[in-house]
Amino acid sequence: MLDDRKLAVLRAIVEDYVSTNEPVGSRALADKHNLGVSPATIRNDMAALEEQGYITQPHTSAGRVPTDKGYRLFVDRLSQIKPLSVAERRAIETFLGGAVDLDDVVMRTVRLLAQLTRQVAVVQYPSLTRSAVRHVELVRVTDRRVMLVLITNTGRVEQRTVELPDSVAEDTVAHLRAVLNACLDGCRLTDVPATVGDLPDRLPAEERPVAATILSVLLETLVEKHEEKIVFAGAANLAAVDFSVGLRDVLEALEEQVVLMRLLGETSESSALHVRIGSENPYGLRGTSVVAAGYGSGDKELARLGVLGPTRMDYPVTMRAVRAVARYVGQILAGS
Amino acid sequence: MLDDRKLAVLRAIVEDYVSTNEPVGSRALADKHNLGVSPATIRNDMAALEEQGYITQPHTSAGRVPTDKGYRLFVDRLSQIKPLSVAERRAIETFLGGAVDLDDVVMRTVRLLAQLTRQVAVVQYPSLTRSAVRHVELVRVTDRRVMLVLITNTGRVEQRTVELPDSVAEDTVAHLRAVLNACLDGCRLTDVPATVGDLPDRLPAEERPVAATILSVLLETLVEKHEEKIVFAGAANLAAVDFSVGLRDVLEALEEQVVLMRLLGETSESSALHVRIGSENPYGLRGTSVVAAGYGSGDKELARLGVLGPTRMDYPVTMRAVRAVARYVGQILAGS
DNA sequence: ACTTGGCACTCAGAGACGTCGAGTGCCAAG
DNA sequence: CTTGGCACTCGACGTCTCTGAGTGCCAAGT
Repeated sequence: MLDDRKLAVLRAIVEDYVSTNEPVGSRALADKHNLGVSPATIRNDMAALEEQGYITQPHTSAGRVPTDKGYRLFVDRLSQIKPLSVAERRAIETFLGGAVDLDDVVMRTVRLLAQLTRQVAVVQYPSLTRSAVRHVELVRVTDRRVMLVLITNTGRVEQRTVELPDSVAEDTVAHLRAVLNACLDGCRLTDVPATVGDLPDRLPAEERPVAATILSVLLETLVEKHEEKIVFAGAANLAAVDFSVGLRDVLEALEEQVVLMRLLGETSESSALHVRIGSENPYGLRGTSVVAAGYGSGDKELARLGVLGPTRMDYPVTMRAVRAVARYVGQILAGS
Repeated sequence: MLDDRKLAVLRAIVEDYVSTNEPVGSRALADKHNLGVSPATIRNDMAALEEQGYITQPHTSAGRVPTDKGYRLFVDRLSQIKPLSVAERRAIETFLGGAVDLDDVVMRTVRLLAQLTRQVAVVQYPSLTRSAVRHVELVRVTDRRVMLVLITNTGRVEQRTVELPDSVAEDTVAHLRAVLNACLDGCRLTDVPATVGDLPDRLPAEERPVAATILSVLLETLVEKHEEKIVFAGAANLAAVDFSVGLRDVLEALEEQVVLMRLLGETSESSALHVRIGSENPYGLRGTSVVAAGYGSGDKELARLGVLGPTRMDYPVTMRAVRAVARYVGQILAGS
């Protein structure tokens, strides 16, 4: 049904259209890409490709443009992701290597990705769900106020002020701190509720009300922060392209955490690259593609990152950048 | 030179242009705003206003449009900021009141501001420079690694991992923690370097190397974080207006911390509202105005926030929203 | 059976042209 | 100083034509 030449034609159309942003005709194709056949032959192939829905023409007698289905075929079978050049790899390493804390890592990552791909980059903070407690800190601020700081093994720091029902002594706070750390150290966040469930019962009676209050705030924090934090960068790159869909929609999507989450894709099994093209996306963001990947330290996926751009983006380059950055961020997180 | 009626005409022109986004002619003016004079008279006034540079016409025989100078006069002398309605105040209080930590406060603030003004909102994190130490925490992670957590009285939390030259005992860490907090509690961040300068000398000899390392990281953190963090929201609102200047420039500015800082204005003496119109802005963002204000707890200004939009924005409404939000955030921060 | 050149056809885009009307500036009268 | 009248300007809009890129189809060639 689709012999090799037809595939070659499709590939040529995609590549040409991506670089010129203009419908590509049979004449131009025969000229630039030396396919060894005449325009007329190419026209026949094009007719076949169009019939099967891989390409389409904006109006009669204009060139052809790939459809979402065409891009899909291109991504799946016609493109291969070249490895990064040494220089690029260097750039990534230097830029990300300078990060000092988690915020910094995420910030640098999203900017780097935006710059490499010249598109909008999106990075999700490492999920609390999959990380573990590194340390819990209690700080007595006044006699009825304690600050609770939770540090995870991914470097994330959550912090809350707790209003206490009673005044509390420094000793009590110190004791609670010790107890909490003793039983929570290394505990996965998902297991925290179970682990601390009966904790008040094991404490002296006078500490119980305070402990209960603190614990409830702690659990609350865990629940709240399940809604993941997401940042983006490179919105200016949107202005360069004129989206078929209003870029207003895209900008709106970018500011909606929930939408962004769904665009990055439900956390997938593997950390493989995931490409969603045009209408394959939720929320009917027509004309927009998403290239996403999971990242994490070691083998478990902590969160996702990706790039959002027009369907007519340079997939090989984008995919390679996303994959490289995802891998490297994983290493950084594992190392710190 | 500018009698009352000419001012009234200018005001009418600004208001009309803001609401319609079309050059306004003498006829329309005479109709809608009952100025009690004929179009011809208005034309004369317009000619005078144009001569003095307050308005201009895009092309011969189109209506008039305010110039930057015209908006300036309008803002300074012709508009008055109405107080918020009770409902609006309620909305602000409820929305901001629900914030749980500093990140949350800032995030909610910027979104609220974007929504109230239907423009791009920008909020700077409370400056470390002007805040004070609430608590320093040292956590021994391994025997050669300590985590340093710095909590300020504005609720900001900075955190760093410190690699030690020697292994260190839990007791030493505890001692250092106590000493650090004893001498730094309540200390303004700007005074920290001076305060801890001779601290190693006052310690037992065996603790000095560790203390020196930790202190150097602490000081480093202070320096780094002087570069302030800024967030924005409401970029989608940009798409609604068509900027005279490419909105690409605006988007780019939004992602450049340094540029944003300058746009919000060098931290001003008072917390008063500050309006920069079109060409008054740095970086030649023509067609763009900035309405900014300082906010803080009590009387000292901690940071700035504001709104960025087309010069033809509704200044009274915008100014009132910015002022109200700035005040309210100040209260929130003071209270927590 | 596929490829190729030829040819008629289609249609978006650019330019030329005319019309319309909003808005102006000026002037003379009130 | 204000006002109505009037001639003038010029962008916006619609119509028309022309051009050229690109197509589909067909008959001839390999």
